[in-house]
Amino acid sequence: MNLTELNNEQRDAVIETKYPVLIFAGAGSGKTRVLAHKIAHLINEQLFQPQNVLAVTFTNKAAKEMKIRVQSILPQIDVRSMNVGTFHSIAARILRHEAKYLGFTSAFSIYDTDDSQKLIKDIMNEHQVNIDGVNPKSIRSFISKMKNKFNKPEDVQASAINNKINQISEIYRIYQEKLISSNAMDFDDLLLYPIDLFVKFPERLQYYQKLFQYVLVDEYQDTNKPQFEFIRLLAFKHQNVTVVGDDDQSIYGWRGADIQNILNFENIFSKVKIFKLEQNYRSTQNILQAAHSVVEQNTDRAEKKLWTNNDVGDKISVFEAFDERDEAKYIVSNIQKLRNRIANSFTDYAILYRTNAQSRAFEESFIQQGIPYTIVGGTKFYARKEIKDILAYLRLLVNEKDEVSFNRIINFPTRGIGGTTLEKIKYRGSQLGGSSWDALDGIESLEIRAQQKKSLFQFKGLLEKLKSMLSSHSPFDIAKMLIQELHLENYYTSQNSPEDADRWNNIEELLLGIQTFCDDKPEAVLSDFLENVSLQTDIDNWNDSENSVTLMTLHSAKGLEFPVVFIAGLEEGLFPMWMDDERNMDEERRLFYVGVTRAMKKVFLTHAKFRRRYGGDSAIPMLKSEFIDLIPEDLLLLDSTKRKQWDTSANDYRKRIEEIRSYAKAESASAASKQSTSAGNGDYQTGQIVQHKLWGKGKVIDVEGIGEKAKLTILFAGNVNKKLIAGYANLKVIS
DNA sequence: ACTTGACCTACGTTG
DNA sequence: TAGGTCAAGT
Repeated sequence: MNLTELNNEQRDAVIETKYPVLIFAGAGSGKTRVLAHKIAHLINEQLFQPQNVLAVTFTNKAAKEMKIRVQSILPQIDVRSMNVGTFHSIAARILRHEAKYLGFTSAFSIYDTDDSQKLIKDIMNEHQVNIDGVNPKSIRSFISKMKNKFNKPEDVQASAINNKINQISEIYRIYQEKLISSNAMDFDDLLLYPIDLFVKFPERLQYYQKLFQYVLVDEYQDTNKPQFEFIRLLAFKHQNVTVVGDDDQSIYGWRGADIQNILNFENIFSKVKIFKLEQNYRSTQNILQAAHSVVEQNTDRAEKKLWTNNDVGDKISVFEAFDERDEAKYIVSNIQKLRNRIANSFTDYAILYRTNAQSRAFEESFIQQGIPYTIVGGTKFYARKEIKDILAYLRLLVNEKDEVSFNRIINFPTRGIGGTTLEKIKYRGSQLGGSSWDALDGIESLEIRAQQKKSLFQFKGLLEKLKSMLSSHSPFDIAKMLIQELHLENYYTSQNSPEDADRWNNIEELLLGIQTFCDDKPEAVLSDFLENVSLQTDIDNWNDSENSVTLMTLHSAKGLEFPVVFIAGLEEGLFPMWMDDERNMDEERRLFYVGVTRAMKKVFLTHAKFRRRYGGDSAIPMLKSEFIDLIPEDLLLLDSTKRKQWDTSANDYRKRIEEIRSYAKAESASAASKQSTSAGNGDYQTGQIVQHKLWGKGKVIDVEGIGEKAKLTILFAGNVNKKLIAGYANLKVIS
């Protein structure tokens, strides 16, 4: 195996296999390369078998790529049996096997944030809890925080400083009970139960210590307490462990990530060898300096400074936009300009922002300019209502105790089961000491009307029919049958509303997704698919080979790189978002550091003078982010392009708002006139070749109507004929 | 039991 | 804007 493509420090970190290793890996210092080579080294030197290596990555996509990378270093060895995945996916895999030890069955459901919140809401309704200033959302996040600190309901109750906390601890207690009776776990439980298992059943711990003989953790700075404990339990005995991280890139403190884990590592494991990767191979000198000038303000950081042999490079461009639309315009027009100069492909550009809501203004701009773009994250595909409804059916088939799923679909599509009937079902279920599903065994004896009985029998019949397919049919067949039996196509397409048409398109896309999953893993069963869906990260769904500009949050961008990076919304209160306490402020600075160091060649920083919220007319005057002022002036290039003359004396708030309104009006007026003069610019014409996210290339064979609402008939590859609504189809015109 | 419309609140990042 | 909630009407 060839280690010559590594620098000295990288190589030393790779070949140190005797003692626990802590690698401080600065941004762009080649840590993924080091991890891949280290795994390859462990296997190649026959120190460990592939199946005895555990590597934890931050996304499933990164896990896949890591396997491919190791395979390419060791073409002669089969590395498929390596255990590579996120904490959550590895934990889930363990728990499927060990469920019975913990009082679950292996069919347990995984509740996402939305499911947890619904459950909490049900509990609050059922127990008529009404605490002011407290809603299901805030309680869910409170419970999550408690779980990340290993605090159980009784711990919270014992230390409750007021009645409010006391009440919340009671909700927490019931919530946990309901999860258990639903044979379900939330995201936090996935990390906590393996620890429970290891502590209560030492022989299971021994089994996994033997299985995972060498443990590697990427993005170690973002591990939380349960994750650290998980690693400690597995690796303390054999001390075969390597962790890689960068305290400057710790950006998940708000979900329990603890930088102390880096210090603890040295304290807990013995004779830890520390390596520092400080040579950056990614960025220009100017980019590194700009990033460093902000993060160095932090007091609590390991002193280090990245260096590079790369060019000095361009200066950092700074632009003050009028509002978020102007900001979007500026960025889009710069992408067009730069395409000839710096980077030709759209994939070379990323726009990073602090909040998902900011993506909207960009989306409009990109559509207008006809530039392909991809938004990573935001409202997730699997979180859409129509998708969650179907997933709830599938989940209930696999796990009939799943109460949240039962509640979700008992009256979807509407079948005349309202609150009263549902309550009777639930009461019967609890009387039988079981779930609502169990109550369906005695529909006849329920005190409900004939109509309700009839639809309950139908509901039960449908589920039983599908359930009988579980062992004999593929997940795809089951899902297809379900959708047919529910007559969803008719349900969504009969109303002729574009929203519903879009929902039906999503359902078709879901089916396609299931099919793809089944094709990839022919032996997969329904629960495999459901788990895959639950544990997907935003980045996992990102197709980075598509030629389009990438838009994502700064958090999602961690670990990625792009030739050109735009960081938008650099305004006080937006980015940095939290200025209240120093710890939050430190994390915002690290987030900025992460953002800037994603760039290889060029960075643009933009901020707006006014910003709208909630899509309404009202806009708030914004101040330039202090981050920009922390960067030495000689690294900056202030872009003086202005779309509008400013009345600098207009400090009066109301006057500024007037300004914005008239500006917005003029904008939309000019946009409208542009459209009418160029006769249907943006409209579709028969014969055009278009690209669809799902169906690929196709030819427009008919257009009914104009503009957003136009109905398009398109013939896609493979003789697939589709009718789509122009405004929702998200088509890219190719010619 | 379901549909409709008025009203309210929310834009903090993720598995 | 948009999604959720509540009350009134069907």
